[in-house]
Amino acid sequence: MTIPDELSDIDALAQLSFVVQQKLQRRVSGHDLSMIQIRLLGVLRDRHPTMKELGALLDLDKSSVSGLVVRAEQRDLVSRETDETDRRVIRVSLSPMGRRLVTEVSTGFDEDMNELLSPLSAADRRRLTGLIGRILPSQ
Amino acid sequence: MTIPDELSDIDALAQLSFVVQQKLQRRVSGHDLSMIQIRLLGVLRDRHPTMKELGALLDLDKSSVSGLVVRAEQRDLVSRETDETDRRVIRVSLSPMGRRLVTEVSTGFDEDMNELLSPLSAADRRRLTGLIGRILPSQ
DNA sequence: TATTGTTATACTCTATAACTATA
DNA sequence: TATAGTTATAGAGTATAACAATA
Repeated sequence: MTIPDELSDIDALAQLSFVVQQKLQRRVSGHDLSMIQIRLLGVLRDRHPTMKELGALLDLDKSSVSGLVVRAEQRDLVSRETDETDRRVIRVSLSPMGRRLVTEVSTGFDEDMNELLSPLSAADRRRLTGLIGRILPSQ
Repeated sequence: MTIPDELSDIDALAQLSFVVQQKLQRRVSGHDLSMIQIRLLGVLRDRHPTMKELGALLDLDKSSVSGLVVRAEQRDLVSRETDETDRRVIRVSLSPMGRRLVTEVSTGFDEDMNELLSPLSAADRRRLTGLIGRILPSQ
Protein backbone atom coordinates (compact mmCIF):
# COMPACT_ATOMS: atom_id res chain seq x y z
CA MET A 1 0.00 0.00 0.00
CA THR A 2 2.89 2.31 0.80
CA ILE A 3 6.38 2.33 -0.61
CA PRO A 4 9.04 2.09 2.09
CA ASP A 5 12.76 2.46 1.42
CA GLU A 6 13.68 -0.95 2.82
CA LEU A 7 11.98 -3.60 0.75
CA SER A 8 10.36 -6.31 2.82
CA ASP A 9 9.12 -9.36 0.97
CA ILE A 10 5.52 -8.28 1.49
CA ASP A 11 6.23 -4.77 0.24
CA ALA A 12 8.03 -6.23 -2.75
CA LEU A 13 4.93 -8.23 -3.69
CA ALA A 14 2.63 -5.28 -3.14
CA GLN A 15 4.76 -2.84 -5.12
CA LEU A 16 5.26 -5.29 -7.94
CA SER A 17 1.54 -5.87 -8.25
CA PHE A 18 0.90 -2.14 -8.41
CA VAL A 19 3.56 -1.59 -11.05
CA VAL A 20 2.18 -4.40 -13.20
CA GLN A 21 -1.39 -3.16 -12.85
CA GLN A 22 -0.28 0.36 -13.65
CA LYS A 23 1.41 -0.77 -16.86
CA LEU A 24 -1.72 -2.63 -17.90
CA GLN A 25 -3.87 0.36 -16.99
CA ARG A 26 -1.77 2.59 -19.24
CA ARG A 27 -2.12 0.24 -22.20
CA VAL A 28 -5.84 -0.11 -21.64
CA SER A 29 -6.41 3.64 -21.31
CA GLY A 30 -4.34 4.17 -24.44
CA HIS A 31 -6.99 2.25 -26.35
CA ASP A 32 -9.79 4.11 -24.59
CA LEU A 33 -10.86 1.02 -22.70
CA SER A 34 -11.50 0.36 -19.02
CA MET A 35 -10.00 -2.47 -16.98
CA ILE A 36 -13.31 -4.30 -16.82
CA GLN A 37 -13.78 -3.93 -20.55
CA ILE A 38 -10.38 -5.44 -21.30
CA ARG A 39 -11.15 -8.26 -18.87
CA LEU A 40 -14.38 -8.85 -20.76
CA LEU A 41 -12.56 -8.92 -24.10
CA GLY A 42 -9.83 -11.14 -22.64
CA VAL A 43 -12.36 -13.64 -21.37
CA LEU A 44 -14.03 -13.74 -24.78
CA ARG A 45 -10.83 -14.52 -26.66
CA ASP A 46 -11.34 -18.24 -26.32
CA ARG A 47 -14.94 -18.51 -25.12
CA HIS A 48 -18.52 -17.80 -26.21
CA PRO A 49 -20.13 -17.67 -22.78
CA THR A 50 -23.70 -16.93 -21.82
CA MET A 51 -24.48 -13.76 -19.88
CA LYS A 52 -24.73 -15.82 -16.72
CA GLU A 53 -21.36 -17.48 -17.33
CA LEU A 54 -19.84 -14.06 -17.95
CA GLY A 55 -21.08 -12.95 -14.57
CA ALA A 56 -19.32 -15.88 -12.95
CA LEU A 57 -16.13 -15.34 -14.95
CA LEU A 58 -15.97 -11.63 -14.14
CA ASP A 59 -17.54 -11.89 -10.68
CA LEU A 60 -20.28 -9.43 -11.53
CA ASP A 61 -24.01 -9.31 -10.95
CA LYS A 62 -26.11 -10.18 -14.00
CA SER A 63 -27.35 -6.60 -14.18
CA SER A 64 -23.77 -5.33 -14.26
CA VAL A 65 -22.99 -7.78 -17.05
CA SER A 66 -25.99 -6.52 -19.00
CA GLY A 67 -24.76 -2.94 -18.87
CA LEU A 68 -21.18 -3.87 -19.60
CA VAL A 69 -22.10 -5.94 -22.64
CA VAL A 70 -24.55 -3.36 -23.96
CA ARG A 71 -21.91 -0.64 -23.82
CA ALA A 72 -19.33 -2.94 -25.42
CA GLU A 73 -21.83 -3.84 -28.14
CA GLN A 74 -22.53 -0.18 -28.81
CA ARG A 75 -18.81 0.26 -29.38
CA ASP A 76 -18.83 -2.76 -31.67
CA LEU A 77 -16.45 -4.72 -29.43
CA VAL A 78 -18.74 -7.72 -28.90
CA SER A 79 -21.91 -9.20 -30.33
CA ARG A 80 -24.83 -11.04 -28.76
CA GLU A 81 -26.68 -14.02 -30.21
CA THR A 82 -29.73 -15.76 -28.83
CA ASP A 83 -29.12 -19.46 -28.16
CA GLU A 84 -31.55 -21.33 -30.41
CA THR A 85 -31.91 -24.36 -28.12
CA ASP A 86 -32.93 -22.22 -25.13
CA ARG A 87 -34.21 -18.87 -26.18
CA ARG A 88 -33.77 -17.37 -22.73
CA VAL A 89 -30.02 -17.65 -23.15
CA ILE A 90 -27.75 -15.11 -24.83
CA ARG A 91 -24.20 -15.89 -25.91
CA VAL A 92 -21.55 -13.20 -26.28
CA SER A 93 -18.73 -13.16 -28.84
CA LEU A 94 -15.78 -10.95 -29.65
CA SER A 95 -16.20 -8.77 -32.74
CA PRO A 96 -13.27 -8.37 -35.17
CA MET A 97 -12.66 -4.92 -33.68
CA GLY A 98 -12.80 -6.34 -30.15
CA ARG A 99 -10.31 -9.03 -31.07
CA ARG A 100 -8.01 -6.48 -32.62
CA LEU A 101 -8.10 -4.30 -29.52
CA VAL A 102 -7.47 -7.09 -27.05
CA THR A 103 -4.60 -8.35 -29.18
CA GLU A 104 -3.02 -4.92 -29.32
CA VAL A 105 -3.32 -4.40 -25.58
CA SER A 106 -1.93 -7.86 -24.93
CA THR A 107 1.03 -7.29 -27.22
CA GLY A 108 1.79 -3.92 -25.66
CA PHE A 109 1.54 -5.36 -22.19
CA ASP A 110 3.97 -8.14 -23.13
CA GLU A 111 6.40 -5.45 -24.25
CA ASP A 112 5.97 -3.67 -20.93
CA MET A 113 6.64 -6.86 -19.00
CA ASN A 114 9.69 -7.70 -21.07
CA GLU A 115 11.02 -4.23 -20.40
CA LEU A 116 10.27 -4.62 -16.70
CA LEU A 117 12.14 -7.93 -16.67
CA SER A 118 15.06 -6.60 -18.70
CA PRO A 119 17.37 -6.10 -15.70
CA LEU A 120 17.34 -9.87 -15.15
CA SER A 121 19.41 -12.45 -16.99
CA ALA A 122 17.58 -15.34 -18.63
CA ALA A 123 18.61 -17.54 -15.72
CA ASP A 124 17.29 -15.05 -13.17
CA ARG A 125 14.05 -14.70 -15.08
CA ARG A 126 13.66 -18.47 -14.83
CA ARG A 127 14.39 -18.33 -11.10
CA LEU A 128 11.81 -15.59 -10.59
CA THR A 129 9.20 -17.47 -12.60
CA GLY A 130 9.93 -20.62 -10.64
CA LEU A 131 9.53 -18.88 -7.29
CA ILE A 132 6.32 -17.17 -8.37
CA GLY A 133 5.01 -20.46 -9.71
CA ARG A 134 5.47 -21.97 -6.27
CA ILE A 135 3.34 -19.33 -4.52
CA LEU A 136 0.54 -19.01 -7.07
CA PRO A 137 -2.63 -20.94 -6.18
CA SER A 138 -1.80 -24.34 -7.64
CA GLN A 139 -4.90 -24.29 -9.88
CA MET B 1 -4.78 -11.13 -18.79
CA THR B 2 -5.48 -14.82 -19.26
CA ILE B 3 -4.27 -17.78 -17.25
CA PRO B 4 -2.42 -20.33 -19.35
CA ASP B 5 -1.30 -23.73 -18.11
CA GLU B 6 2.37 -23.28 -18.92
CA LEU B 7 3.68 -20.40 -16.88
CA SER B 8 5.79 -17.99 -18.90
CA ASP B 9 7.64 -15.32 -16.97
CA ILE B 10 5.24 -12.68 -18.23
CA ASP B 11 2.22 -14.73 -17.26
CA ALA B 12 3.75 -15.35 -13.87
CA LEU B 13 4.04 -11.62 -13.27
CA ALA B 14 0.54 -10.94 -14.54
CA GLN B 15 -1.06 -13.72 -12.51
CA LEU B 16 0.83 -12.76 -9.38
CA SER B 17 -0.29 -9.17 -9.66
CA PHE B 18 -3.90 -10.24 -10.04
CA VAL B 19 -3.74 -12.55 -7.05
CA VAL B 20 -2.20 -9.84 -4.87
CA GLN B 21 -4.73 -7.25 -5.99
CA GLN B 22 -7.54 -9.71 -5.41
CA LYS B 23 -6.39 -10.36 -1.85
CA LEU B 24 -6.24 -6.63 -1.18
CA GLN B 25 -9.64 -6.13 -2.79
CA ARG B 26 -11.14 -8.72 -0.44
CA ARG B 27 -9.71 -7.01 2.65
CA VAL B 28 -10.84 -3.62 1.44
CA SER B 29 -14.38 -4.79 0.62
CA GLY B 30 -14.54 -6.47 4.01
CA HIS B 31 -14.25 -3.03 5.58
CA ASP B 32 -16.77 -1.54 3.14
CA LEU B 33 -14.11 0.51 1.42
CA SER B 34 -13.11 0.91 -2.22
CA MET B 35 -9.61 0.53 -3.63
CA ILE B 36 -9.30 4.26 -4.24
CA GLN B 37 -10.48 5.00 -0.70
CA ILE B 38 -7.87 2.69 0.82
CA ARG B 39 -5.24 4.27 -1.40
CA LEU B 40 -6.34 7.66 -0.07
CA LEU B 41 -6.13 6.48 3.52
CA GLY B 42 -2.78 4.79 2.85
CA VAL B 43 -1.32 7.97 1.40
CA LEU B 44 -2.50 9.93 4.43
CA ARG B 45 -0.85 7.62 6.96
CA ASP B 46 2.36 9.63 6.91
CA ARG B 47 1.34 12.81 5.08
CA HIS B 48 -0.93 15.85 5.41
CA PRO B 49 -1.08 16.80 1.74
CA THR B 50 -3.00 19.58 0.04
CA MET B 51 -5.81 18.69 -2.34
CA LYS B 52 -3.51 19.39 -5.25
CA GLU B 53 -0.78 17.15 -3.83
CA LEU B 54 -3.36 14.41 -3.30
CA GLY B 55 -4.25 14.63 -6.96
CA ALA B 56 -0.62 14.09 -7.90
CA LEU B 57 -0.19 11.24 -5.39
CA LEU B 58 -3.32 9.42 -6.55
CA ASP B 59 -3.09 10.49 -10.20
CA LEU B 60 -6.56 12.01 -10.15
CA ASP B 61 -8.02 15.24 -11.45
CA LYS B 62 -8.62 17.87 -8.78
CA SER B 63 -12.37 17.52 -9.25
CA SER B 64 -12.11 13.78 -8.61
CA VAL B 65 -10.09 14.46 -5.47
CA SER B 66 -12.77 16.86 -4.27
CA GLY B 67 -15.48 14.24 -4.56
CA LEU B 68 -13.34 11.50 -3.06
CA VAL B 69 -12.38 13.58 -0.04
CA VAL B 70 -15.91 14.86 0.49
CA ARG B 71 -17.27 11.32 0.59
CA ALA B 72 -14.44 10.19 2.88
CA GLU B 73 -15.12 13.15 5.15
CA GLN B 74 -18.82 12.32 5.29
CA ARG B 75 -17.81 8.84 6.48
CA ASP B 76 -15.51 10.44 9.06
CA LEU B 77 -12.41 8.84 7.53
CA VAL B 78 -10.54 12.09 6.90
CA SER B 79 -10.73 15.75 7.87
CA ARG B 80 -9.96 18.96 5.97
CA GLU B 81 -8.29 22.07 7.36
CA THR B 82 -7.69 25.36 5.63
CA ASP B 83 -4.01 26.28 5.49
CA GLU B 84 -3.67 29.53 7.43
CA THR B 85 -0.68 30.83 5.46
CA ASP B 86 -2.47 30.45 2.11
CA ARG B 87 -6.19 30.35 2.53
CA ARG B 88 -6.75 28.88 -0.93
CA VAL B 89 -5.08 25.69 0.23
CA ILE B 90 -6.79 22.80 2.02
CA ARG B 91 -4.87 20.09 3.83
CA VAL B 92 -6.27 16.63 4.40
CA SER B 93 -5.63 14.39 7.44
CA LEU B 94 -6.58 10.93 8.54
CA SER B 95 -9.25 10.76 11.24
CA PRO B 96 -8.86 8.29 14.13
CA MET B 97 -11.45 6.08 12.43
CA GLY B 98 -9.59 6.36 9.11
CA ARG B 99 -6.34 5.40 10.78
CA ARG B 100 -7.97 2.44 12.44
CA LEU B 101 -9.42 1.18 9.16
CA VAL B 102 -6.21 1.52 7.18
CA THR B 103 -4.29 -0.25 9.94
CA GLU B 104 -6.76 -3.13 9.99
CA VAL B 105 -6.66 -3.54 6.22
CA SER B 106 -2.89 -3.34 6.22
CA THR B 107 -2.59 -5.97 8.95
CA GLY B 108 -4.99 -8.30 7.19
CA PHE B 109 -3.19 -7.83 3.90
CA ASP B 110 0.12 -8.66 5.57
CA GLU B 111 -1.45 -11.89 6.80
CA ASP B 112 -2.62 -12.66 3.28
CA MET B 113 0.84 -12.06 1.87
CA ASN B 114 2.51 -14.17 4.54
CA GLU B 115 0.12 -16.97 3.73
CA LEU B 116 0.80 -16.55 0.03
CA LEU B 117 4.55 -16.72 0.69
CA SER B 118 4.26 -19.67 3.05
CA PRO B 119 5.35 -22.29 0.47
CA LEU B 120 8.76 -20.63 0.35
CA SER B 121 11.60 -21.09 2.80
CA ALA B 122 13.09 -17.99 4.38
CA ALA B 123 15.98 -18.22 1.95
CA ASP B 124 13.67 -18.46 -1.05
CA ARG B 125 11.64 -15.53 0.23
CA ARG B 126 14.84 -13.51 0.30
CA ARG B 127 15.70 -14.65 -3.23
CA LEU B 128 12.26 -13.65 -4.47
CA THR B 129 12.45 -10.27 -2.77
CA GLY B 130 15.89 -9.71 -4.23
CA LEU B 131 14.77 -10.52 -7.76
CA ILE B 132 11.70 -8.32 -7.46
CA GLY B 133 13.80 -5.52 -6.02
CA ARG B 134 15.94 -5.62 -9.14
CA ILE B 135 13.02 -5.13 -11.51
CA LEU B 136 11.09 -2.50 -9.55
CA PRO B 137 11.59 1.07 -10.76
CA SER B 138 14.68 2.14 -8.84
CA GLN B 139 12.78 4.80 -6.96
C1' DT C 1 -3.73 37.45 -13.65
C1' DA C 2 -2.56 32.96 -11.72
C1' DT C 3 -3.57 29.35 -8.49
C1' DT C 4 -6.46 26.39 -5.51
C1' DG C 5 -10.33 24.18 -4.95
C1' DT C 6 -15.54 23.42 -5.79
C1' DT C 7 -19.54 22.76 -8.65
C1' DA C 8 -22.29 21.39 -12.75
C1' DT C 9 -22.55 17.96 -15.90
C1' DA C 10 -21.98 13.63 -18.16
C1' DC C 11 -20.48 9.08 -18.44
C1' DT C 12 -18.92 4.31 -16.71
C1' DC C 13 -19.39 0.87 -13.41
C1' DT C 14 -21.74 -1.52 -9.81
C1' DA C 15 -25.61 -3.63 -7.02
C1' DT C 16 -30.59 -4.44 -5.58
C1' DA C 17 -35.14 -5.00 -6.79
C1' DA C 18 -38.73 -5.40 -9.99
C1' DC C 19 -39.79 -6.92 -14.31
C1' DT C 20 -40.27 -9.87 -18.98
C1' DA C 21 -39.73 -13.86 -21.60
C1' DT C 22 -38.91 -18.58 -21.82
C1' DA C 23 -38.65 -23.11 -19.91
C1' DT D 1 -42.67 -22.18 -10.73
C1' DA D 2 -37.84 -21.56 -11.93
C1' DT D 3 -34.33 -19.51 -14.80
C1' DA D 4 -32.01 -16.03 -17.96
C1' DG D 5 -31.70 -11.68 -18.87
C1' DT D 6 -33.20 -6.55 -18.88
C1' DT D 7 -34.68 -2.34 -16.77
C1' DA D 8 -35.32 1.16 -13.10
C1' DT D 9 -32.95 3.20 -9.70
C1' DA D 10 -29.28 4.71 -6.75
C1' DG D 11 -24.68 5.63 -5.69
C1' DA D 12 -19.36 5.72 -6.31
C1' DG D 13 -15.87 7.20 -9.18
C1' DT D 14 -13.97 9.73 -13.01
C1' DA D 15 -13.03 13.81 -16.24
C1' DT D 16 -13.98 18.45 -18.50
C1' DA D 17 -15.43 22.95 -18.16
C1' DA D 18 -17.09 26.79 -15.69
C1' DC D 19 -16.87 29.02 -11.47
C1' DA D 20 -15.41 31.38 -6.73
C1' DA D 21 -11.99 32.67 -3.55
C1' DT D 22 -7.48 33.93 -2.64
C1' DA D 23 -2.89 35.25 -3.91
